[in-house]
Amino acid sequence: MRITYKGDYALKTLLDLAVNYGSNPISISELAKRADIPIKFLEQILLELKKGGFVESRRGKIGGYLLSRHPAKITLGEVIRFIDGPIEPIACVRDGYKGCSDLEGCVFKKIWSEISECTSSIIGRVNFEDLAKKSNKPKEEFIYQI
Amino acid sequence: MRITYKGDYALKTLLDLAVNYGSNPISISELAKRADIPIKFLEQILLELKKGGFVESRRGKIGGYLLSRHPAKITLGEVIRFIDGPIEPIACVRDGYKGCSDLEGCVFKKIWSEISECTSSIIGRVNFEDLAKKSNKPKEEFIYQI
DNA sequence: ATAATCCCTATCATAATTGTAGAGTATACA
DNA sequence: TGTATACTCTACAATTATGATAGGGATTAT
Repeated sequence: MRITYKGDYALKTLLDLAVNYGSNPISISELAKRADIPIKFLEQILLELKKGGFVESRRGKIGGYLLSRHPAKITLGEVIRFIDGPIEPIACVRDGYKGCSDLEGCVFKKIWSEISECTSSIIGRVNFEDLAKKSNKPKEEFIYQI
Repeated sequence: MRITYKGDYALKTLLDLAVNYGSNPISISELAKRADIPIKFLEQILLELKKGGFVESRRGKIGGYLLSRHPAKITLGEVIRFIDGPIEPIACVRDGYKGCSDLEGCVFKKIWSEISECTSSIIGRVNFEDLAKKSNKPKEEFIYQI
């Protein structure tokens, strides 16, 4: 598994939205500023996260983004797989792979599977409620709004 | 961690050499044919493995490659790190990383570390003697030689 | 109306990956 | 001593992934 900048940005943004879950939508520019992410890049990432059902948006003035589900219902694993693709270290251990003639006897495949399962277990049991609670990021007070 | 074709080829080639440890050198063309690897690509990989101290070579007629150490002394992890680079899923958990302002409080960093340790432990405890014993690949008989 | 916001597509620079190509050097052996 | 068969080394090329940047268009609170 490799976490790209895109994945890293997505996770940090979702964490921000999780910490502020239940409040007003947060704008892209605000999210970008707080996590030091290029704004136009984050724009694309958020559109993708929206398609993936992780966030929803409000348009127009005072628009922005919010989580589309309770933080406890979003696991780290879901997001990573959606943004950065399969977590398996090599294609031969991914579902539906047909490209190898020795899938049975290969001594490496068992090891790649073991790594995949271990990784999957770690990122599968962590959700964004856990992360938000552990995070030191303060919940925003919206002192500039309304 | 991502295993590239280069890494995959390196591992398969070292396994062949481990299975045939103690025998005559095996030529690049023979190794390439047996593992279905593009010969000129494998040529480069073997030069790299040689620089890394994993294999040594014999030039000239009846030349080829052999392991430079006993298979039990070569771990999967060493080879993967040498050929495909760091196993950590993201740069911030690699040794000497300075690029993040929140290395202490980051809730993701702990997870990346956990995954790294788990992966490292799996690939660190497997060596090429184990792999050769478990492999179904027959030791070559050298019926064409001498 | 208008300002602030999200929506959408195109484009681009850089690096990594996965090779190919070709000329050179060393060695065994007839 | 010539030659076939190896390894050595460097350059380069095609493709894809990554990490952005750019510029309109659509929507909404006020």
